[in-house]
Amino acid sequence: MSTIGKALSLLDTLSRLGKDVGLTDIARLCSLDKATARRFLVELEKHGFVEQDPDSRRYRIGSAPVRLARIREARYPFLRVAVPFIRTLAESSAETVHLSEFSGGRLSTIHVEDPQRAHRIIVDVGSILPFHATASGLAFLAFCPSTEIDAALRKPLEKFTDHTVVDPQLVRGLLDETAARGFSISHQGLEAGVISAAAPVRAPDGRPIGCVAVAAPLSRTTKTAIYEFGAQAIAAADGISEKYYGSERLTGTSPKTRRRD
Amino acid sequence: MSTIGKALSLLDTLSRLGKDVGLTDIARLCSLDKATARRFLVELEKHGFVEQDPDSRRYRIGSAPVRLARIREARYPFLRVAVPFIRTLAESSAETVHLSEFSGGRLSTIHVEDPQRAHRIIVDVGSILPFHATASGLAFLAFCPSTEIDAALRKPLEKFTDHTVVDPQLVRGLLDETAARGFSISHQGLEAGVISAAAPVRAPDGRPIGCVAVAAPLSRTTKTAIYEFGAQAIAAADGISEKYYGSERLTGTSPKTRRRD
DNA sequence: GCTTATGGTTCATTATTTGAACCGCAGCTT
DNA sequence: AAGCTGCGGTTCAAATAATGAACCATAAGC
Repeated sequence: MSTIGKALSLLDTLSRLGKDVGLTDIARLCSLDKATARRFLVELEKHGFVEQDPDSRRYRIGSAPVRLARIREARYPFLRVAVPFIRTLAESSAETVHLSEFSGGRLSTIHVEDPQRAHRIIVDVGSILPFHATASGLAFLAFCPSTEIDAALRKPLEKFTDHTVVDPQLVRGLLDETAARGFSISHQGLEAGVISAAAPVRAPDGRPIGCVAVAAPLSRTTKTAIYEFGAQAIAAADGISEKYYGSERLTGTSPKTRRRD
Repeated sequence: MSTIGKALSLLDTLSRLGKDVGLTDIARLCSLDKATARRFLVELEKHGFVEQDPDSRRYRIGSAPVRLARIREARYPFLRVAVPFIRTLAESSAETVHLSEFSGGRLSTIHVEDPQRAHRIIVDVGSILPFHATASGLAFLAFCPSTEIDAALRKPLEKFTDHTVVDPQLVRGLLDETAARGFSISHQGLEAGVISAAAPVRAPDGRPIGCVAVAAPLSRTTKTAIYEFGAQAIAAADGISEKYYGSERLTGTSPKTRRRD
């Protein structure tokens, strides 16, 4: 792997830790030599991507990503566009609705709206959604080119609950259903007692960029209800896509047709 | 320079461009070979830091920084803490107030509040503030260790207006005044017709992390008024610092005394 | 005062980065 | 249509930068 890749992985690892971390720890977590890790950290710090606490000498994510994110969001305000849709859906469904975005080969949660109820599903912003075990993951994969499906299913599939589908062939079955239906259903795939439905937000060329998902306690959710959530997720996802890519991108001649080529 | 540094500089360059940019252009702008630039871009794209438009094949900032920024801001919500102070100050002063943050060796604008008036100063979010020619830069440097002042003044100082102070010795004089007064004044240092006052937001160890600045049209601003703005900027900056570093950091034994060691 | 952590540094060895020249393609000119 | 030009992208020997075992200094624990 390239040096840049290693350094960015370090940054990624650092971002997943809930607290500041010392040199030795981060070197171990990234399987890097202490000297190497240090050189990376110094270099990243020079550019503001990490910062070192002057007292504890531990490292944390710096403020440079905040600047980049502002620029990115100013020009491509995905969240600004998407959040109103998510909020509306959370109100109408009265269940937790979350939005994910594909970035760096993974699907991660970027926004969550909780309904005003005591009993609801908790989803954390920043959490990573496994492709085979979540409604969002399935919805995303189902609309990807088959090469990417193959790549995702080649890796070992973790079994999170008794209900997690880990057989690649069975997952392909779920993907086919999802593609036909337009939304995915995850029946306790990641956590027991939780059912969810998700639909992909797609770029004009058909490629998914993220997902809208509704997550509800299994105990109070009928089959009719989850199909309704799925339909609403599709509406929200399409609404986001239309508003996000809006007028500018429609000038291109990119076909709307591609689904699984 | 290390490979990581070059790649992060490329990212930085990309972020300063107002639009998507092609391979050849970015290689030229970063003084890199085309092949090198491409390898960097591919590597950065793998991790979501840049993305390539599938149609135009041009590159832009990706969504990974957005994820990192969310994590950073969730744990250190500098903007969330600071914005109310900036807003209050903008209202009470009836002038443009902006907040800057030190990151990657530079001071960049991260928030701006405009007053409700027709005639006011415009400051862009994301703009870089030169140390010697802006109130924010002077306020920042004045409270830095002298080694960093030396480093900043060793570089050639650009003359932005007829009033820009570019003699290192004279700049040092301004810094001394600033340190004594607690806030800086920039008299048309960056733009003609603009006067501003700024105060540093400081970490518990005394090190500045950014600045609060009030910018007003010179024509309507008396000496009394600019001193009042300075005092208010100090109050806002201290308020932000106290709220930002609040309870957690006060456990340490870091001295409040350091100013220019 | 010894042991064992930590963060940080050194420098000969090693693996990666580098870039001139290259390809194929699309748009433009003649 | 032939030829030119600029684009994104690729190749491989040469040059350079990354690497990591061993090291130091310091602090905490026993």
